[in-house]
Amino acid sequence: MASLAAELGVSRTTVSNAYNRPDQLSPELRRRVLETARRLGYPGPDPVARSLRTRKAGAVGLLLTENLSYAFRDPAAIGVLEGLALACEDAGVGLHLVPASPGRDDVAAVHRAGVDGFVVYSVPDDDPHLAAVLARPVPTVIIDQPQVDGLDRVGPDDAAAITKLAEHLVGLGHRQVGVLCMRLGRDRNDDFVSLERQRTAHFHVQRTRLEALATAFGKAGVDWATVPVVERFEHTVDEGASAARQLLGAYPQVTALICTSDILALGALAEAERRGLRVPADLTVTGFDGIAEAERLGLTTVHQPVLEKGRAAGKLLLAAGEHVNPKVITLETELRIGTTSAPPRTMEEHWFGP
Amino acid sequence: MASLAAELGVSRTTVSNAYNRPDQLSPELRRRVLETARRLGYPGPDPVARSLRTRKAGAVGLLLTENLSYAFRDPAAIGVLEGLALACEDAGVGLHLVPASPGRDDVAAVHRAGVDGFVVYSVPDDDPHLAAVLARPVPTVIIDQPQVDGLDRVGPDDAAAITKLAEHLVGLGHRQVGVLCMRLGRDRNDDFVSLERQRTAHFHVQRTRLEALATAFGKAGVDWATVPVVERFEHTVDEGASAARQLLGAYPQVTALICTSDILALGALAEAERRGLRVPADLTVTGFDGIAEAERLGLTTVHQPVLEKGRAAGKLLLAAGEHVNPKVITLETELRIGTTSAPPRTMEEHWFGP
DNA sequence: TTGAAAGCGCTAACAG
DNA sequence: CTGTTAGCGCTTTCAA
Repeated sequence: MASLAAELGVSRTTVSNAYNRPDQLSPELRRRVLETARRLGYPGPDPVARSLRTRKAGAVGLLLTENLSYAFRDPAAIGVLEGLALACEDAGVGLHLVPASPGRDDVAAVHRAGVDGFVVYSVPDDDPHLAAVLARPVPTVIIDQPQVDGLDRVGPDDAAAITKLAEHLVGLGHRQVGVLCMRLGRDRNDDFVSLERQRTAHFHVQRTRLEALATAFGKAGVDWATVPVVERFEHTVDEGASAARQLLGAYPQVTALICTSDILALGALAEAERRGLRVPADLTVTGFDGIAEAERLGLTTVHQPVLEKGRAAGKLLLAAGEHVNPKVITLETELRIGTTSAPPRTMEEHWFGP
Repeated sequence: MASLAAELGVSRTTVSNAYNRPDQLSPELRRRVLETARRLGYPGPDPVARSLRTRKAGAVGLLLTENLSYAFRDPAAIGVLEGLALACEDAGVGLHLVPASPGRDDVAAVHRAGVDGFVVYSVPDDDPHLAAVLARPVPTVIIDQPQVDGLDRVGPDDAAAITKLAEHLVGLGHRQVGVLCMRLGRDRNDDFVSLERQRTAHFHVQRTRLEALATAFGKAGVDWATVPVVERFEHTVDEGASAARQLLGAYPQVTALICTSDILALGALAEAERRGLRVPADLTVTGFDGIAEAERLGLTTVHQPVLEKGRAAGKLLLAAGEHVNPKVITLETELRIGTTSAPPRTMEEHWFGP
């Protein structure tokens, strides 16, 4: 840039202005500057140097628990991403996806990210990447989890939402239920879950849902300690199926499988079919999220507006500074009763005969 | 950082080393530095300043033609994104999604992006954002389109791939065909496409496919000038249906609809059903891409490895500098004959009786 | 093992 | 409308 200014016989300010403040320059001079720039192969102001000077990176960072690439396999995550991208687009800022695998504790990528703020999507409360984000002096908005005091957050009222679902099942007559849930901590436990582990789960959303289920079924006289809960580290349809297999293998008397996500529920449905169980006649299956495929299959689930979730988080972050008090946005959820929930076999027989 | 160094009575270099070169420091001193940093609320080296100094941003930019958010609605685009994210993750660099709507000619976001290179995915050859990317002194890899001399590119051999498809249809006996294609330029033309527009399309992939179809059907004695081609700006299932409606409304004698993407083909199938046309008995429909839903429905299509496409582009970019000559990676495609293609009605009658 | 000096490339005041 | 001055916060020789 210096050499450009020299060549033109003007100051560097003028060159800078030619790019950033067209109104501070005669159009003629500006034209000359730009043309000379092209001739000399000057590519325009360096974005990094500009960011350093203006203290604006023009991008927001996104941190998520899963492998970056995995986010593109989960329809709910894609919805969140889309909403967030929408908000960024409206504001003309970039979306910087931070590479952060759950295994690798390499936090450097968080430190290296040149961003004006972070959106953190569904990470455990003890995630080192999260700690690294919070250490940075930029605003942060959390989607779903964890809950951090003093931080903006966007998410559904998980307890209320799943309570409605539980009441639906209780109303149908289910008392012998089983639960399939997503990972409860950073350590892998593809197995049944102790009460202790449920209580101390580092994924707040899962913990809350389990607690709310325990309360709701407790009111119906079910001792939660007797309810089998199976956890899966990977969040895929196949793992959902394997979890269902594990649970039903040990507790064949279960009449309803409550899954904390639609993905897991899809797997449970597949496993039910494999075992020759009719849904909902022999087994009730429920999900959570309301992804498109679940709706297509008529899964009973709790629908949440994932796109809106991402967009709200983006807006909140980009408006940061305008508000002082931390904001919490609670999204509306809706219990969608599909064709995968019905009274348990025994009740059905009780009502309608065998 | 200066104040930290002062407080500690050491130089700034030492503080810097504490973060970046642990081996250049006594562990004891390093511990002291880091602890004092915490106490004073020093958040660690500023990433932007560091980038300025090291000339490394630790991120790659992604430019795509569609609205950022739209990329999350197209399964093929999601696949590319996933592959690219995978490559970035492996290298520990961020993925910076550049906001660039097709309408808005606001190129500033490209200038502002602090990245070490760009991946450009499927943009028209006259896209101003592309020009802005090329003006920047960083390596660039193109996925699919456009073809730019001297630039790395990853994509399928579109001509060869669609020629196989055309030969399949010719072999079945189709001579009266219609084409549904994606946008051919930055201007909106939701209508039939003249030969001139086909020839001068700014989206190289679409142009190539049309040309290859013209050649293949020409060999079979079909005058391409008589073949109706309908274009759609938006790439959605609904638009595919509307395009099919427009084409079949004007050319009901058509026996096969060739769609340049699975998304459009899905719409064509919907429209066929709406009209009471049986597929493939009354109408043959083909796609391109091989997305999951298409496979599920048994669509005859050309499958391409979208994830691999994204990953290859990422690797190529991140290895840039190691090679001098521009590299072109051609991906394998596979014609997948499903249940949506069959001999045309008249031929079928000819062979099997009415 | 540590420190001093020298910028990376740019823009925001402010003065002319 | 244009130029001067002063850093933004950091890392990297090189010398001690």
